[in-house]
Amino acid sequence: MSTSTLKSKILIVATDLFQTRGINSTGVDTIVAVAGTTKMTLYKYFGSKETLILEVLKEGHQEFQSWLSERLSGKKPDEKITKLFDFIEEWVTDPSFRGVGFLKASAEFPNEESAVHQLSSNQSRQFKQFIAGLAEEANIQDTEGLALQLSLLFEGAAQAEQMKRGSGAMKYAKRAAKILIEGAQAK
Amino acid sequence: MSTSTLKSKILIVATDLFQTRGINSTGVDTIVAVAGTTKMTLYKYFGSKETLILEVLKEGHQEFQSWLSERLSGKKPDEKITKLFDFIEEWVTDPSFRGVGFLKASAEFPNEESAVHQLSSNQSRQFKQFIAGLAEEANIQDTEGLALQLSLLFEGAAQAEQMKRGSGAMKYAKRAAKILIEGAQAK
DNA sequence: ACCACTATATACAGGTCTGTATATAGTGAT
DNA sequence: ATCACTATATACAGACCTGTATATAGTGGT
Repeated sequence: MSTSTLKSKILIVATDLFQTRGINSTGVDTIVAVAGTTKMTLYKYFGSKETLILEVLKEGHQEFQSWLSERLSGKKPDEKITKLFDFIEEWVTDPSFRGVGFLKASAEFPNEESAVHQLSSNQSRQFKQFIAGLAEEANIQDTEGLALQLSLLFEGAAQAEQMKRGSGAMKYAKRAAKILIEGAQAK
Repeated sequence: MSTSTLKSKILIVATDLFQTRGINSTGVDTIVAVAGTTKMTLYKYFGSKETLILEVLKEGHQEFQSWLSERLSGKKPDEKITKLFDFIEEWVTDPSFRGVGFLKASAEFPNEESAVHQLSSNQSRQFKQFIAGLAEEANIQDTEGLALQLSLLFEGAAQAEQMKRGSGAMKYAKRAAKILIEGAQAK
């Protein structure tokens, strides 16, 4: 097996196991066993479990952001913010959805000095800024305020969906988002 | 030291350590060392670490619900739902606030067969039902929908506050809640 | 064919974890 | 003062964890 597929296989397996069993509850032995390789290989690529966690988080976030950006590109500035939660719902209700990485990671690594916590916190802030950018394009006044509110809805609904799949939480988050966006536009 | 104070001391210490260091990252040795007792005593009272976790969750949730109910009692039916987030903000911004237990617990125990996960999930649902009860008193039509939306805001803001203290997330959640409540009333 | 690289198999060191065993000490009630 | 109960001190078993050491096998490029 070529080097890149083995590394990405470890990343995929780790992503899945971290979400379904928890990060701290998943040992590297389990990861390599499921991925069909050995610890030597894992440590060659990632150096430490912490590095693996960080790369899993980075990849997951990047994939989400890329997917979302691609969906929104081409849309008119006003549409972007209003269609945002439609795409988020699509992402979350996909059967391959495995939860929002940085939410779980920040809960499992609450120590603010932890590199994992810092990355999670940064990703959360980055996503909020992404929403703020969309709000700005739509000529909304209090972009930061609306972005924070929408990110709260997103994180709450993702958490709820993670806690109980098929809860339909995102559907209601979408409606709430619509109301909040319209309120911010009317100002 | 009398029996009840020792047991409650363990509960208090465990609650704090679980929130500040994570549940799985906190060993019983650490808990008894901080509480100033021994493992023998802890296992006499709680039987297992899982039982301790469950009791910590139960106590924390009960305390929160009691505090909230007391604050809301005496208010007029319409006021209850509108003042809800004022009290929640008061609770969350209190320096002794240590996070919402069931959010972190469900993240650390994602396996749905886990007793800890089930209790967390139940507590989340129970809180949502509590909000639905307030909405019903206020003669709101889609009580379940509004309750879900408000609980999403609550959980998202609590998570954000947990991730970064003093973020002011609850302030914006409060404003969003106000808009959503007014929208539901107008229907 | 030879070399450099990558992957495997296996074992282990050193640490931490939960939970228990054993033996001792204090303490309140009758 | 004796008894029952509660708490302590200490040690340990058995499991799991991360990370490394060592020796072997395959594989592509020249």
